[in-house]
Amino acid sequence: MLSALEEAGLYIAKWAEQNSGGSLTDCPVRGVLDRISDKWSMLLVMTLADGPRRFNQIRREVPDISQKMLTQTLRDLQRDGLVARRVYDTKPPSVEYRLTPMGESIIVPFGHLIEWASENHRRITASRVEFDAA
Amino acid sequence: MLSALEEAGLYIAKWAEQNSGGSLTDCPVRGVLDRISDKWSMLLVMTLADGPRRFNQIRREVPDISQKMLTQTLRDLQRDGLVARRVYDTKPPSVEYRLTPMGESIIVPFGHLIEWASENHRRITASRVEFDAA
DNA sequence: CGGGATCCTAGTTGATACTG
DNA sequence: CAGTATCAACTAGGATCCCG
Repeated sequence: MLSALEEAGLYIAKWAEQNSGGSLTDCPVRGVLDRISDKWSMLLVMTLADGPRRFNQIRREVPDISQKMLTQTLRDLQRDGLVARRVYDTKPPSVEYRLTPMGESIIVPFGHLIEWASENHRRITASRVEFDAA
Repeated sequence: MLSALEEAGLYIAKWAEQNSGGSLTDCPVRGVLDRISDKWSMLLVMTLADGPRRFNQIRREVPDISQKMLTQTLRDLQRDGLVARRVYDTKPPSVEYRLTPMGESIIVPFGHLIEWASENHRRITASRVEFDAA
């Protein structure tokens, strides 16, 4: 039972222990995780995982994102070095977004999380129903 | 290069293809992911990964969470079946939170993500600095 | 086509005070 | 100790209009 915990590599907890006094607040990993865990970043990364996409192409594939959040999230991902933006000087202009090598590397942990979610979302839904009954 | 993508198991993308018309909007995995990706859930799960904790014990370990958000996040995690709450009838009363088996199972994908973050947060920070310079 | 700039709302979070 | 309740602040996000 403990093996799963050990295997997980509890970076945050370890970090807290090693930095007595600093506690969890300053953990550098939290900054990364907070960015990743916004509403759209993960979804856009997974969309681009399938290959480069143009702006309005992404909009069509993720219909419920607003243009503002698409622009903003793509820029944030670019800023973090996960996505590369390439402008083709055609008319009308076309802009292509693709994952950088680092962006592609995050697909793996994302994939694990998605796999977990697909395996457990029924259990979670059932648990919610049961909880709300009480 | 494509092997990483395949290995990731692109559940969301596959789901969209299989459900033509519904697109990504209704993907059941997204509901799970949205819940998990709030500000505190992941951090609390990782805190409880180390073993059961009492309410104020968690507060001390995660100093920058407000009592309101701690209560709320713990209740949400309990509702989703990731955390079990056990009340000991002492005085003053003590309440213990521990991960359920499902809660423990999510540590593994979380661990992968944390590992990724710990490996890349320097690169990300550097990328941000470079981006902001322009 | 690929955005930028505004305005505005709704949900999230924190601070504070109180309770069994 | 382990919460609840209330209020205030903040901000993520959407709607709309505009532009090169």
